[in-house]
Amino acid sequence: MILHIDCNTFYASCEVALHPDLQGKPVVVANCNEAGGGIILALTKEAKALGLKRGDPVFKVTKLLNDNNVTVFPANLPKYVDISRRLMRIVREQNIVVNFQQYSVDEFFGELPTDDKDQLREAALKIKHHIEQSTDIPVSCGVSLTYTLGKVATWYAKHYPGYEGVCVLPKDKIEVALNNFPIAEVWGIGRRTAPKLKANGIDNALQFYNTDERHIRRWLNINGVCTWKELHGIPSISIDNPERQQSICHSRTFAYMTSDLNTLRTYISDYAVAVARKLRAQHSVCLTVSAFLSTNPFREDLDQYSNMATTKLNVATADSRDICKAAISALEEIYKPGLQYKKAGVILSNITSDENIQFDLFQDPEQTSKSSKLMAALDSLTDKYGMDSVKLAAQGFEKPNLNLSNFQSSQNQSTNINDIIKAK
DNA sequence: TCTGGGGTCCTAGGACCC
DNA sequence: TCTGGGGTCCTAGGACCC
Repeated sequence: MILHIDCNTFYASCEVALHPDLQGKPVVVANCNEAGGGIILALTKEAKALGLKRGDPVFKVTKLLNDNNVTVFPANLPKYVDISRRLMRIVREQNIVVNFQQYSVDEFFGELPTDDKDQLREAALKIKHHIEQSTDIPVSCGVSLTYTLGKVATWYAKHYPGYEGVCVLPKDKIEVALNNFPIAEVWGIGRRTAPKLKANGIDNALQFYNTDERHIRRWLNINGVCTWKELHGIPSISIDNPERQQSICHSRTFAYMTSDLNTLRTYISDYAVAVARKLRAQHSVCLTVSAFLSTNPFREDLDQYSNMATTKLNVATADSRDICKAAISALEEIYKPGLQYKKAGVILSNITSDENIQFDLFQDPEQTSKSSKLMAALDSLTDKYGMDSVKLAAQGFEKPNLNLSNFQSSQNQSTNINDIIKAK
């Protein structure tokens, strides 16, 4: 049987775990980046009770936050990733779950080697309590025949307090469970597909389950059929993590809009350097570099435009200079003067291992080895002295600041020795 | 003033081949 | 008068996920 573990309001729970005095109080985590603003990413149930929702722009709910003394944390992803790894390690050490795997920063799947309903519930409760005792992160557990049904079970574990955070969904209870399950909540059925199904008279998961497979194939794609099979208890989805990412992206929304090509060049250069660094961190090279731009979709009074261009390289590379050059040339391809730009980014794709690079017929292999030495030096300087210690000239020495100046990041209690919690 | 960022997979259509 | 049939590969866009 499949076990699904889902951390409750994960980012908010991490902050509460690191600030025990906030236990039982309204806490919100928002991804305030250098551009300020941001949206609510996670919130405790006390914050939800105030009417706050995931996705609310912070500036729209500032009064509500202030009036109710809500603590707002800027999101600190590396910290949450670190806590998630600890959780993973803790469960593996417990040796109850087989083939335990991370699905996302706050979700995990594994297998429990029994069919007995009581034993399953007991095992899941044991795991849940161990996690909570070791990390202070509350979790919900679902157990069923497939990943998708496991997530259905977890939904019940979360929504019905009687389950005490653990729901086992055996084969003979699937139809009952699906009958009370909104179609839009099914894993794999998103905001576009749910209305399409509703138009065909499918409102809940049981109606979807009872629909002929051929109809599903016609209305949805092959993934829809996989979801349908999973609901029938037939495993059809794999969650294996690929060895290396197929694309790497870095993008930012600016606090202030700009129409200036030179300014955009310097920001795109920053992003290109950032993605190149991520690429080298996973020992990869890429063959294509894309840049994208978009205006502010919330400003209906302004002309809207959004576009992306891709530059192909002759030889796969992880050299910041090549990637930056390619990103700038892609930017120049899509840039249109006279528009107010709000967001830009760089995406790397066609990614392969840096161990076997196919050279250009006329290229000097010496050059590649020089490049990787230079990049290694650049990375170690950056690690030691910070992101801006060594820069490409293209990143600019002085550039218009499109971000807010009063930006403050949050503490790294679990990843930086200087931020470690002091206990008295 | 202020509305995120980072991924995967599938498909239709176009370009090409013989 | 009449202009086929069978493939592959790539890409942009759209769906989904967290």
